[in-house]
Amino acid sequence: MQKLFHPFFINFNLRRKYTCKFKFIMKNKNTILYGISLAAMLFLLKWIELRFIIINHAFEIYAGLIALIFTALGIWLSLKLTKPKVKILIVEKEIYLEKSTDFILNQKELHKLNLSKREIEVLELMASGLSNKEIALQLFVSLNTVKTHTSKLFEKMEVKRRTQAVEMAKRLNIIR
Amino acid sequence: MQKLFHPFFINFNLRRKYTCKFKFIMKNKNTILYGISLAAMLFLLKWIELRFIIINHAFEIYAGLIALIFTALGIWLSLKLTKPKVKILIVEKEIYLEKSTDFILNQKELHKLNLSKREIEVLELMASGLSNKEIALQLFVSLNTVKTHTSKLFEKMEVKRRTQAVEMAKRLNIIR
DNA sequence: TGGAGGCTCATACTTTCGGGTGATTTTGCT
DNA sequence: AGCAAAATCACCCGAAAGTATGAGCCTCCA
Repeated sequence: MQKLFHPFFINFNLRRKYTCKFKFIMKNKNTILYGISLAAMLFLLKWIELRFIIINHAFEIYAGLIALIFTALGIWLSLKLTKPKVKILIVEKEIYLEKSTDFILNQKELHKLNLSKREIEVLELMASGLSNKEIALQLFVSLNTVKTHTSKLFEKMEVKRRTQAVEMAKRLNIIR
Repeated sequence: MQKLFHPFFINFNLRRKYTCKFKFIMKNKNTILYGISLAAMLFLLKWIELRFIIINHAFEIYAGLIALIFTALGIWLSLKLTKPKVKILIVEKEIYLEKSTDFILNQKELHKLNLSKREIEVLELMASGLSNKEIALQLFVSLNTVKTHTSKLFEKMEVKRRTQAVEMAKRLNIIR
């Protein structure tokens, strides 16, 4: 099962639907703000000019001040207008593969035991936890036949019980 | 076998190793540029002032010009100075589990089954192929006790036979 | 302190398993 | 064709496994 998360957090500059006039103001918000700021600055400067003695290099000072302030305004504006940073997204995908994929049959041990085809079949079904009766049904043979197979199987594998046989078979990589 | 993908793409702002003096210039590049721009602007304005008739609202015009230009400069500066956008980082961790080599006990499944200590002990011995009598001898309890344990075990695991219990336990990584 | 759950054990019963023996049919190989 | 091994099936018996029920003892926890 694969879970793919795609939480792509993109800030769309969603523009609400206002009335026509208000929408216009919203649209030109920055321009208006800018104009107001400029007017305020000029007013301030005029006011200062009236208050104090105009020294020789007053213009350069004003120019510098304006430059400074509007540079700051520019920086602030661009920071505001810039799209927010994209967030970091970490997706951890864990895939558990079963042992069955890389099962290597131990041919040598299997050959050593000298098991017949049918016996191996029985062994596999036995290992999956089926009873003799269930195995018989699965293989379309009688219960007695399965018993015979298991008996010979145990004899060849030199074990006494099906659980031992399964344990041994799994340990020797004879069955998956 | 474990495959770990780590496509970690991070943009390091690698700074080349220059000579000391040049390094200083590089470091204060923006400041220097800013200063030069300001000086140039003032020079330009003085030059314009000398050339043309100073009209009544000349100052306001100059101020506006300066404000405009330096706002633009501010925006440009902030765009330049802003850190590059963080890239999306996706880590895909694929874990291949193999039973035989590195056994990792599946605590979650084990907890789900709600088996008692003794029941787990019995399950382990059962998986190694021992009969109930042998388990009883190993654990120094009576055969009947082992039978009780196995019964409850099968009930909790929702299986009918010891072979099924062992198969399930091995599949769920509850026992090695 | 009282109940819940775990561990122990017992008895009685049913089902499944495993061993033993024997027999018939099929299959593969020389 | 004939032999050996494999596969099939049957019957019996005892052992082991599993079910059901009840009960005593202990520990932990609300």
